[in-house]
Amino acid sequence: MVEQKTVAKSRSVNRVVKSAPYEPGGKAPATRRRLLDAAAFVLAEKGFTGMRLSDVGEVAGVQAPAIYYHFNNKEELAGEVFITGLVRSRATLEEVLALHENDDALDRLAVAIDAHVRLSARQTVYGRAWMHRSTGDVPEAVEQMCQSDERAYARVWTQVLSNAHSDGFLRGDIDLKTAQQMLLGALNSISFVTRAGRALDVDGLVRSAQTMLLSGLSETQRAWPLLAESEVVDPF
Amino acid sequence: MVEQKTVAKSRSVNRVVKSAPYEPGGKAPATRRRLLDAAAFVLAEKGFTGMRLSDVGEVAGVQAPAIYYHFNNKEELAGEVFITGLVRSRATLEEVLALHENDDALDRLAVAIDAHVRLSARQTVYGRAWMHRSTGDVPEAVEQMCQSDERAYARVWTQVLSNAHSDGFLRGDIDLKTAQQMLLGALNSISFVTRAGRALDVDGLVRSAQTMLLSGLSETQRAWPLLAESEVVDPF
Amino acid sequence: MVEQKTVAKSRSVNRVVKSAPYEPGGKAPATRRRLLDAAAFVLAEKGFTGMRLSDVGEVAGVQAPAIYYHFNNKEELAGEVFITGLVRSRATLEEVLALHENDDALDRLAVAIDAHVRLSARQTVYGRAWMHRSTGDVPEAVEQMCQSDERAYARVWTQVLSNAHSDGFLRGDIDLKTAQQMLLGALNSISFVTRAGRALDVDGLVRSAQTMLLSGLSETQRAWPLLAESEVVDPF
Amino acid sequence: MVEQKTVAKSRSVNRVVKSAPYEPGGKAPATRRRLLDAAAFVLAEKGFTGMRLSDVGEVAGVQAPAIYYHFNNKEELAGEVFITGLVRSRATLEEVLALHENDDALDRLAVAIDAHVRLSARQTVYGRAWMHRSTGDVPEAVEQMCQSDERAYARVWTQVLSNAHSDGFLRGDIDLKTAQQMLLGALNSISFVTRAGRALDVDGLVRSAQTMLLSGLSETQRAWPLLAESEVVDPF
DNA sequence: CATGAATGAGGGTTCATTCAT
DNA sequence: GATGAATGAACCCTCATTCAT
Repeated sequence: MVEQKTVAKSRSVNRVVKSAPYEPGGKAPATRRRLLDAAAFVLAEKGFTGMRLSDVGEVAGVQAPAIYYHFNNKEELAGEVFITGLVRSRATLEEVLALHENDDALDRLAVAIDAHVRLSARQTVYGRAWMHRSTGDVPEAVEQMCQSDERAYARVWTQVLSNAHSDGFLRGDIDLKTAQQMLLGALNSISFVTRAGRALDVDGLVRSAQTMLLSGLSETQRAWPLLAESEVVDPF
Repeated sequence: MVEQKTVAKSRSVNRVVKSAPYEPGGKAPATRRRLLDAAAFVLAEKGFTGMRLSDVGEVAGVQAPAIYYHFNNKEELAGEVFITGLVRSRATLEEVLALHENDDALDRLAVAIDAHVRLSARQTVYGRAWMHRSTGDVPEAVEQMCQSDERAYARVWTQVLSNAHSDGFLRGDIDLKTAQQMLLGALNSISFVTRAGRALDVDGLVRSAQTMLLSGLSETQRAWPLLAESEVVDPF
Repeated sequence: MVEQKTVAKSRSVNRVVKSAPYEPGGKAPATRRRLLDAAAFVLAEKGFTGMRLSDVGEVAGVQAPAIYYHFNNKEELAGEVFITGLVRSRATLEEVLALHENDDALDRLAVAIDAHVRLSARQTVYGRAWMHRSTGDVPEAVEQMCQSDERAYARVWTQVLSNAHSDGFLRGDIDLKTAQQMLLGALNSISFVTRAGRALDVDGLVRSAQTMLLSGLSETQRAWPLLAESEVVDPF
Repeated sequence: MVEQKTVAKSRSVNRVVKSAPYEPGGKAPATRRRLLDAAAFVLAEKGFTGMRLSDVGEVAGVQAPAIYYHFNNKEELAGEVFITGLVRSRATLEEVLALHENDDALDRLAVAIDAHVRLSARQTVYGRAWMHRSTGDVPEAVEQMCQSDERAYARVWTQVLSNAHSDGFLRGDIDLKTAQQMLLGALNSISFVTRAGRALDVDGLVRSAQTMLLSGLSETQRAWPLLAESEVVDPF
């Protein structure tokens, strides 16, 4: 009842990267790359369940069954899209952080935010595809494929944040786990501002994000009012 | 009447809430409510495309075709779920804001954040269902159904934010549109912290959210470093 | 494989006319009549498979389930429509023939044609409904219900035709069975000329039918040319 | 490409006949032909609404969904059946008429009747399928698909009839439109005599049809009696 | 490497039919 | 006598997947 529907029997779930037919010179790797890009594109727009292999094929310029030469099934294709996105994001992040290795922990946090926004702004579909992963639209199996990379990616942020925290740069009254979640939630939501595609002021976006998340919306310092549970009525 | 089958018969398109006035004896409204709740539940977990009417039926305790007695089709069902969620959220928000009518604009913003978090924390599936709407998983038709309610909901936040802004409470270097998007992105992402379902410290969550969003993550005040576009390399 | 699909289990197939609840004064008989008319109407437009009980109900001004108080199921309803139409047609025919009892057999044939056309022209939906019966759209069970009435109706024509034949009024080189089929085929097809609904010259129609069928299209008398089987090629 | 699902993708809407030029090796055209034949067969027996794609598949020796490789949907399949039948009938008719180009207009009419009957007698299911089209059982969309071919077919008859008329071969007191309708109605009804499938005397059938329609049922020439409207009572 | 052709499982939707009221 | 509410069987259609070529 209401369970995840597994997609087919997937002959060899764990052989993630079909390595055999990879002899350089063939056009297979190119097609494989095109398929990943196409899948990311469709995934970003429609989510996993909404992604039709025929659409992916169309975008990539091949017929749907051709996908099966490069990937074992839909789940694996989606999984690799997610992983690719995560790996790229992490690489970008780590690279930038490496460049700012000697900055203090707070500047490094600001720089991480900057890098994230800039990457999003470049419309990388992989990022938008990834957003769907968090919606439960993606089957368990795919989620498991990505787990390690997801954690690795999250760890980078956790690291940056906890460094800033232990170096005394962060407010004491904030739960770090929650903060990270909200931080990424806020950053990811930016892609929706971006979406319209009009030429946009990336530097402005970055500044807004940094300011809001690091310095807060308000300059005024005060204790924020807290409601009583009973004040918030859930209207049926 | 007796015409060539058209696409939708629009029996109850606009009967959105209509709660009380059913003469006793009819159990339709009860079932209808159960169906909405069930749909919200499934929608929250699987998204629109992943939602099977049979699942909705099962959760609601009826057979799938019974849904068609209450809604014209899957899209309408989903649409009413979204609308219901939006309407409830807005009502809650407005009620709380009304209670704090005389607070200054900044406190009212804090109070709005508080109310939102509290509502999310109560696990209202309607909220989580709503998150899927932004993923493109939902067909155009449904999106159009919700448009007006969505805008009405957004307007409440826009109002609160712009009041705070015009009263001089917000930092000058923040784009209001972006700020609102990030604010809501951050708030919505909280439901994922919540997800595990363990007993949670709602007051703590609220405080974290308020502090982070209003006062910022850091107590230190400084100009944040800005990367050059070229520093952020997109690794293919 | 490709067999007639019987509609449900039909508790009592042979109890054709539910006789019990017939106490005069109740409004049941009136509704029953309205249902028959409505069914004839829908049947005439959509055929048996295309007829939805909900449509019949709508036309009759009741809900679909109400039908089950008056008829055991869809098949029985349709069957009675057909029978009603047949009985009426036969009655009309016989009445007219009785009025012309003393005419010679050929005039009686002409008169029968006249009566048929006039009835059709009055748009009696029962007649149009009947046309569908011959298309195989109607399940066996219904066909059996009507069989005796159908035969009785056909017999009237057979009688008229064979009288004309044995009285030496008809051409010798015509197969009577085929002639009757074509005669009725031609007459029924008139309802399609009629269909447009514009005011029509019934007397003209009658004359055309009589002349064409009795005197033939052509005044010229000659032996008609006959093709060789091989001349008619079926182009695949 | 990758858009919100629309109602029909119109892959092969206009590829109506296209018989020969498929490079050998593709078995699609063969299957397509089998599907058309199967559909015609089922259509002839059950009508459009009664035709189940599963039945069509079974008759054609494929699974139902395979149909969607060759046709966009049920309507298109039915439409092409109708069109195929019409095109073939017209082709046959025109061919025969071409062979008798130099006969006088009346003989050409006789020959057309002959060809029609002979085609019907060969049981071409396409013809019987076509009869259903006139019953209203067929959705508007399908009717529109066939419209032009239907008119083209009718035009052949109209031509033959009007030629005979203007050459002075037809009786003056007959409405040509009505005559054509009755003529075709009569001819089509022949397929019901044929139906039983027993070995039949096609030449006899042809002669009966020609004689009855051209020379009339009766050899006696007289003015036919006309009823008064009031003589024909519609018995409720 | 890729496609043409087909399959099988399932999902949305319709509709005759039931039954308690 | 008739309706409100629901069911179950089927039907059209979609889509991931296969396999021979």
